[in-house]
Amino acid sequence: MSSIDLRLLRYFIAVAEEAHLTKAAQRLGIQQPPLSQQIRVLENELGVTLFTRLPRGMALTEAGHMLLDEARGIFARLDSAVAGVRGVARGELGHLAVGFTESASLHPFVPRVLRAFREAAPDVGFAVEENNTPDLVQAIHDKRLDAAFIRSPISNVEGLVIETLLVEEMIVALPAAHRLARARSKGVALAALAQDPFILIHRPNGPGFYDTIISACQAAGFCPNVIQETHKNLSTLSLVAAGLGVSIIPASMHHVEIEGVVYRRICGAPALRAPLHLAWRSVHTSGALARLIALARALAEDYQKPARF
Amino acid sequence: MSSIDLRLLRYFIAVAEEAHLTKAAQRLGIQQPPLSQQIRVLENELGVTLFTRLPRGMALTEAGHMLLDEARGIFARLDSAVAGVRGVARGELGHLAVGFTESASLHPFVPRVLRAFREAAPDVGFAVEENNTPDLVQAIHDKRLDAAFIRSPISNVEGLVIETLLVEEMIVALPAAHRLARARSKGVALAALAQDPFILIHRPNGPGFYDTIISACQAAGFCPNVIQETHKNLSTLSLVAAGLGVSIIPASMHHVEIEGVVYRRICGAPALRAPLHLAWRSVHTSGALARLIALARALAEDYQKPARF
DNA sequence: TGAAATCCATATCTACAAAATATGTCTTCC
DNA sequence: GGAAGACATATTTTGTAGATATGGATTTCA
Repeated sequence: MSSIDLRLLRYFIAVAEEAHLTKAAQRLGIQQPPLSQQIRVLENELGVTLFTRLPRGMALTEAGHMLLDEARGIFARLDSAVAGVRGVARGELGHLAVGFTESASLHPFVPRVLRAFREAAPDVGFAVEENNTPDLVQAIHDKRLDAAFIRSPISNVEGLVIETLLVEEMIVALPAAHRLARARSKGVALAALAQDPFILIHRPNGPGFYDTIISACQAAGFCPNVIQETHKNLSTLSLVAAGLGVSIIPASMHHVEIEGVVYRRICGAPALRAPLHLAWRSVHTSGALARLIALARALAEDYQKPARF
Repeated sequence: MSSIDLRLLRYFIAVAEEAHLTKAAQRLGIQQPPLSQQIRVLENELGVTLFTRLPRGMALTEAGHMLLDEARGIFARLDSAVAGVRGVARGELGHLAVGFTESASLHPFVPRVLRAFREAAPDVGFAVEENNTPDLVQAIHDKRLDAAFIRSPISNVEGLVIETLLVEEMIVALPAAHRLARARSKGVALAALAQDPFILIHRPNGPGFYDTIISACQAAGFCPNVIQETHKNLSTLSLVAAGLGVSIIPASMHHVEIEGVVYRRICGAPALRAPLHLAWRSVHTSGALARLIALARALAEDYQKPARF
């Protein structure tokens, strides 16, 4: 590996451009003698005569001309490297892989954050993936993802930060023909559903939802009759629409309007809440990720104020 | 212009590759504390965290990864620049523009030198030009040429070196029907041509030849009857072949066999000699040129020994 | 759980090399 | 022919990279 000092190249460029040692020294802010000496050091290290010393100044040799071009190129590359590294650190460059669950993607907040990030850091390569919470957590751990908007995982995986951005209530999705759907009531008590068949998301796909619903029902004094489990929350709504039973989903999903499905608030079940988390590796090194986290926090704060549904 | 020292980049690469400060310090042949310090200097100058300090070593951040790639590229470029500059200086790279007169190109020595140069420095861009001596001298002066094989110019142009490589005698070219051509004599006296019509090269195209011939004739006691002047030596031979008169040319041109032309040595005219010079700018900076000059000198020395014609 | 080991950070001192100062040498120009 | 201009050389000063010694945090193993 070459041991030419960049300082020597900088000096060389100045002398080459000025074609005059004394002027170059002034431009560099040093005195003429050390510059004279350092140019000789450079020539010795290269084993090449770079200048012909004329009585009127310094003229580049052919080899010197080549070095001038190369040296400028090297500095340009160094500058762009520094700019690039700073850009990556600031989260303006680089790339970011973000995942989210289906229910998160249906929450208006998540696309809003992603859109804001794209606007703030348009030069960051951006990849998204939809998956269920456990798989997303694993993907982050395996460094296939940098971050993900998830629902509650069973456990806080080692080395991951799981930060709660928002908490929303859960609502019940009823077939339009359901007795509680026809009543223009403000909300329904959870206990009123004790006899209804339940359609829930498959526990391995959404353990947070599943466990929250089951334990809320038990708190309300019954064990729900789960007649079917689906892979996605959206699928439960299809089954509700078909009249197979009722489902409990995060409130933000009321934005999904499905023929034959009616949403109702649930009264008296304060534990029936669905948090929206952002997860990432605790030792993360991406400026882009830092930027996403900051954005998500800021937008979450804005989002808290107006009550939904 | 960036002020990142290459030493810092070298240190950075070592630490990044070892992922271990102490090992990197050993590899660099320094102690661990200064390395720790210099890495921090680099991080401060960039304003970027390059490593996450783990209990078990140093792990690159995303920005650090980018810098590693860039730094390697910068060193690669620097190395190739150094190699290129050295190659140019040694005359192994770069380019060279060489000129020669017609008579020089007909001298076996010149193509021999050029061929040897091409073999010695195949990567040097190479351009040749044939022209008369005065124009070649001007072209060198104007830096359109780096060197030229020329005949004697009128004056040593300022700033040019004109080095004599070879000196050859001059011979007379006679029409086959000429009385002196029919005699199988060893040579002819210059005075024997006093009554013949002379064909000479136009003086501005070959002042050395012209003046040498005229003054030799005057020394032999006559003023030649020049009935025609040509632009090139070769043209004079055509006219000789046509029987218009006689011509005096450098001995090496006897290699040109033309129907109807007979060559004879000239006796008793020691001043009738044609030097072959190599000319170049005295302040030259091309390694390729230095190589050509050295080659020409070496080959000229070889060439002197066997007498020609 | 406590001791040893590992690894990086901090503090202080040393030494080398880059830069400043002073002077010399060679051209050129008036 | 003397003065000015330009780079080279000699000597001293100074800034900083590196060495030494130590500290602090974490992990590993007994």
